[in-house]
Amino acid sequence: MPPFAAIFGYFKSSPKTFFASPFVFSFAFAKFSRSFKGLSSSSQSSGFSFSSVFSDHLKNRKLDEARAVLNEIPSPSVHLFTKMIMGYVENYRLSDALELFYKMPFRDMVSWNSIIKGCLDCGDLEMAEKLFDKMPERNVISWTTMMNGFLQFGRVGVAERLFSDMPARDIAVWNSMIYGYFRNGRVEDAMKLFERIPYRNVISWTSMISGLDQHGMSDEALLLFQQMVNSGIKPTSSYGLNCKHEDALKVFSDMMKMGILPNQSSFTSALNSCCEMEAIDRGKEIHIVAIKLGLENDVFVGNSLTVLYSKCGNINDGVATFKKIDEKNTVSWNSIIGGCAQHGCGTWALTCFTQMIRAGIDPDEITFTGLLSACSHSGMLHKGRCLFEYFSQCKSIEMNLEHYACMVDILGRSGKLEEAEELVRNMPMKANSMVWLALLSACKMHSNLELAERAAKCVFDLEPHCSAAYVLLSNLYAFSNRWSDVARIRRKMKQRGITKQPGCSWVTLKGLRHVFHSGDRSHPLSEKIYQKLDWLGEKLKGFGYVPDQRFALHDVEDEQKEAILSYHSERVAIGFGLISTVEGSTITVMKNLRVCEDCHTAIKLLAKIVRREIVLRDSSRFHHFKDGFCSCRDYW
DNA sequence: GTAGGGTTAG
Repeated sequence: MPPFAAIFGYFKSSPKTFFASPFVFSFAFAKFSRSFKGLSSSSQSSGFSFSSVFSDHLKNRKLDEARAVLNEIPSPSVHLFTKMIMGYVENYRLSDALELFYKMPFRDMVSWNSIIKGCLDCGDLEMAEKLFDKMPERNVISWTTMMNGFLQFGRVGVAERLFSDMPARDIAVWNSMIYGYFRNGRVEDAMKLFERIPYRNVISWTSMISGLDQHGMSDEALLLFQQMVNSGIKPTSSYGLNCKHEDALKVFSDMMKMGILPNQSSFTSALNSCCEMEAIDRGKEIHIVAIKLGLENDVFVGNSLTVLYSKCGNINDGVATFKKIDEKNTVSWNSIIGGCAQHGCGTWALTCFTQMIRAGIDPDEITFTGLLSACSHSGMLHKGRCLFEYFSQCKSIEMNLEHYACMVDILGRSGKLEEAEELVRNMPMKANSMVWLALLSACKMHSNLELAERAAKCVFDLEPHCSAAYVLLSNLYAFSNRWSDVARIRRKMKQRGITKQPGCSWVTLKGLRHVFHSGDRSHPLSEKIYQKLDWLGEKLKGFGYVPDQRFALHDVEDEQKEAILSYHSERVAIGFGLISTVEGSTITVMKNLRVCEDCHTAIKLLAKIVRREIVLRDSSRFHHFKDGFCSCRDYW
């Protein structure tokens, strides 16, 4: 996990609370076409029939009416009885379901399975167990249903017994057990079972990947995802991310072509897709449609727009769209506070918070995370301490690990390393690797090798494969010219199969993402890009810029180090931006890792030389470079 | 009868 996951965690979790996913589209469409098909076939075949009226009642949740029709049918089939039972269960009328189950003249395997599942869905494990024992015959579905019941109620041991006792096991049983292990926090057991599974389908993989991810093992999850793709299994729709978003946008434009007016939910979904793809141009087009339809002030649409603009680097438009929201809710305020935080507009974030309180909107955990990250990025130590104190006493807000990680970050960045360590050691919950990593990165910032070694040890105890910790530590050794220690760490990484995440930067132009690595010459415009970079390199020297060799972090000769530095991925991306956009316009670059200090210095001057604003989002925050200065005031 | 039952994700 990156050191500043706290901040990204905020952005990741907040859209979930108000964005409709593309899934909503497909779901809605499927539902629409299903019900349409159902109606036409029944009316065509018989004009009127008991069973179609019965089904309609069930669909409309008119249970008593459905039951009255069922009572009128001369000798209803088992499947109609079962359908009625399911209807009761879905509406939590378990006693009615049981009454009908006992009353029906003949019960088959499906009806038994359905009533057992019904008991479980209604929370009656005991009754489910009783019926399971009583049923005359069981198939693999009966066993799975019962096993899932135990897993759902945390009775892992009983579930395991059922798993081993059942006479036959199909893939769904294995999948259920794996998922059940994860649900009960038994990660190791899930992993072991996954190894034993006779064959794996997409559900097995998805259960494993999401299970690992939910238990903070995102690196392992990613590795497994690669394995899945390698083994020839195609990911289903949270995995082929860009395709999914492209699909969602296509549905949106198809709807418009068909003359169906998008509503607030289609807007949020489409805007969310633009946001994920960083496709600001397409987002703007959708924004215009929203204005035309008078939906710009709607709280859902407005929230999405706020997040879209601030995440794509344009905080001013983020603020502008936020202001237009008629009835701002907690999510709206959280979005703008988080946006300001990421752009280093700490004072704005705090002002927003004051206004939020004045407007009578209750802050929540996410508000607090946003505020703390705002303080961290703007170096507001005192404000951060006050807020932390304030929220610690706020009964409606539960302090979580992210809050602690942010506070450690605030203290650490300000050089209060001992206080930060004390906070970690006295936390009411056990610190996770994110918290220790925040401390470690502060140590790197202030070159405190001793504490860094302690913090790194704690990270490794919790997360032995954390590449970020290895990299931070080895960079710190490199800074101190302790090359033998650097080599030791690198050897360890190699032995343990841990690889450093390669740095890359990208520019999105006309919906196309151009990705660059350090020294990358694969882009068709490479020759022009490097000409530009070399030209800029000369100009930089004229401004008295001297490359800071410490940031090359390779044990090589100085001249070579300089070459490596001048071609860091962000600079190649900027070079591309310069030659392919209109003079004077803003260039927006995204980078997966933190920008190094040397590049930061160079880009400030570059912006002055080319008279352009350069917006760079690194893994920590947004930097706005203009006229020789950066919005972060060299504090990030 | 393509009808009523168990597994993941969003």
